[in-house]
Amino acid sequence: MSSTVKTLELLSYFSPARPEIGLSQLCRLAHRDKATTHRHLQALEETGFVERNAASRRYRLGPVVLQLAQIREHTVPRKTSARAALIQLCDATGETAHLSVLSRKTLYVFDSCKSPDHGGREIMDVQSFPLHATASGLCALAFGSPSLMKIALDALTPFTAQTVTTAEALLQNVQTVRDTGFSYADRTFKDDIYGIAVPVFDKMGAFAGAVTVSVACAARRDDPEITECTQQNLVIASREITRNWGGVVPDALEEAWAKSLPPSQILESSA
Amino acid sequence: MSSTVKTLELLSYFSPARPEIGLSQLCRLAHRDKATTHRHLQALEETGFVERNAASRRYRLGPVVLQLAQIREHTVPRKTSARAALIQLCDATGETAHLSVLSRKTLYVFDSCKSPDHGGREIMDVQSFPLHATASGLCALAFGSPSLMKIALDALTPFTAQTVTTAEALLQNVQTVRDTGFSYADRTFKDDIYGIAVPVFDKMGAFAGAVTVSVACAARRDDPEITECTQQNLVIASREITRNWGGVVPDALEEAWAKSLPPSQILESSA
DNA sequence: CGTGAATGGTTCATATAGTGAACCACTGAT
DNA sequence: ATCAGTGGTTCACTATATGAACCATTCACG
Repeated sequence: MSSTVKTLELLSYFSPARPEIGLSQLCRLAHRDKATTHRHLQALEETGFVERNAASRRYRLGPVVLQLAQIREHTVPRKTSARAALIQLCDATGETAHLSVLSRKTLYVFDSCKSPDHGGREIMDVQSFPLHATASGLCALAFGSPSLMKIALDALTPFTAQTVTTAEALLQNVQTVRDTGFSYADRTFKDDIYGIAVPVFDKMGAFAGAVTVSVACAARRDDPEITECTQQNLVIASREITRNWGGVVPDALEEAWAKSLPPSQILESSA
Repeated sequence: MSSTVKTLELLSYFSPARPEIGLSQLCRLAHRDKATTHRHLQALEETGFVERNAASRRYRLGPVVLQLAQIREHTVPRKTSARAALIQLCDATGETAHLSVLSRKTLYVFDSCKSPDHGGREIMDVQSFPLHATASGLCALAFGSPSLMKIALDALTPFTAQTVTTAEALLQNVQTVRDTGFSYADRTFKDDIYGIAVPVFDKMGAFAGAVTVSVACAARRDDPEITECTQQNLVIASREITRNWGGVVPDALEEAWAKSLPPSQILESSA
C-alpha cells in the first residue's frame, strides 16, 4: 500500500462527532506509528487538507476540501449522478424507477426513469408522495426526522382500499421498514401499483430521499425471485446515489439489508 | 517534497473550467512523469478523491470530497471562521469591522466587531447596506454580478451631502474600486463615518460579501499611515475569510492590491 | 487501409524517500 | 516530585517511489 493511501485514509477518522483529533489519538484510532503519522499529517497540513486549531493544537479538516467539493458539485451535479443510477436500476429491473427527495416536510419527485414495458406511459403521475401511502413516504418516516410522523398522522388520506389509515398500523409498518431496510406499498396509493423503496442519504446518516421501483402489473409482485432481484438492485442504487451525494449509508441499514436478503456476490462486493 | 504532497497537488488542477483531466493532459499541466502521475492517480482513485468518467476515461474529482466538506463545514462554520478574522481586524485597526454577505440582491450584515474605542456604541446600526452609498456596496458592484448595478442605479437615495447620486459618478467610483482593490465611502452613508472595504469570495472568484472597517472619527481618515495599515489588515482579513469559506481571491484583485499598496512583508507572505 | 500521432498504461533497475523503535521536551494532574 | 499524558524528533534500515523505455489502443488523415 502506498504511503499516499495511508495518509489519505487518516482523513476518514474525522467526522461531525469527532471534528478534531490530536496526534496520539489519531495514532490509536488508525493503529499507526507516531512518527509516520506525524509526517503524514504534515503533508496534509502543507496541502491544506488539515489545519490545526491554534487553541487545542489538534488537527481538523482544512478549507481545501470546501473548494474541491464545489468543483465536484459543479462537475457531477446531484441530478446527473442520480440519473445514471436510476437508469441502471430501470434497466436491471425492467420497471419504472423514481427518486424522491425530502424538502422541508414534503417528498418531491426528483427524477424518474420510465420502464420501456409501459411504452413511456406515466404510471405515477404525481409531483409529491404522501408519507403514509407510498413506499418512498414510508422510507421517510422510517429513516427521516421523527417530526415527519406527526405530519403523516395528521393526513391519513385513504387513496385506495389498501391504504393504511390508522396510527397503529402505520407505526407498525414503519417499524418493519426499519427492521428490513425495505418499504413496500402494495396498492396503498394507486390501484394496481406495487412499490418497493429504499432510502438515500446525503450526509453522515441524514435521510435525503428514497429510490422506488413501481411495478404496474400487480401479478408480478408475488414472484419472490423478481422481488429479490428488485431489492438487490435497489440496494445498489441507494448505495450509488448516497455515495455520489457525499452521504453514508448507516451501518444499521446495511445490517438490515444483509438480514433481509440471502448472501449474494453483488451485495458482498460493496467493500 | 513527499510523494503525498505531489499527489495531492494534482487535485489543484481540477476546476469548474477544467472538470475532467486525462492522464497525458495532467502530466503536461503538472510537468510530471507519466508513470508516476499514473500511480498518483491510482492512489487518489483508491481513496475516492478522484473517479473516472466511464465514457471519456478521464479523471474527475470523486465523491469523498463532498463528505469531507460537510464535516469541515460542521467543524468550522462560516460564521465562526469569519468572526476570528473580524476580531483580528478589529484588534489590529482599533476600529469597528463589519462583514456583509450578498443574499439575492441585498447586502446583509453577517457579523460585526465593535471597536473598544466607541465603548460598544453601534456606529452602523443598520441591517443592510445600500449598494451605492457604502464601501461594502461598492465592493458588491465592483466584484459581484453585473445585474447588481441595475438595482443600484434604480435607487440612488441621497443619504448625506456626499452621497453619489448620478450614474456617471457611480460607474466611475466602481471602476476605481476594481482598479485599486479597495472601496471607500467617505461620509456617503452616514455623516462622520468613513468606510474602507474589500470583497470576499466563497468559490472560485465568486463574490460573496465584503469586509469593512468603519472609522467614526473622520479626522483620522487623512492620515496615510493609518489608512495603509487598515488596508493591509483588510487584505489579510479578506484572504483569511475567503480561504476559510473555500473561495479563491481572483488574481486580478491580488494584483490590484499589490499596486495600491507599497511592498510589505505582511502582503508578501501570502504564498 | 496503412500510417502517424495521439491516448492510457506497464516494466524494471536505480536510489530516493518512508519507516518506526527509541528518544526528548513539555504540560497537567496527583 | 513524580508520573502519565501530550506533541515532536532522530537515525539506521529498507521498503517504496521514480522515470526512461516500453507496449497496446484509438483516431484522424491522405
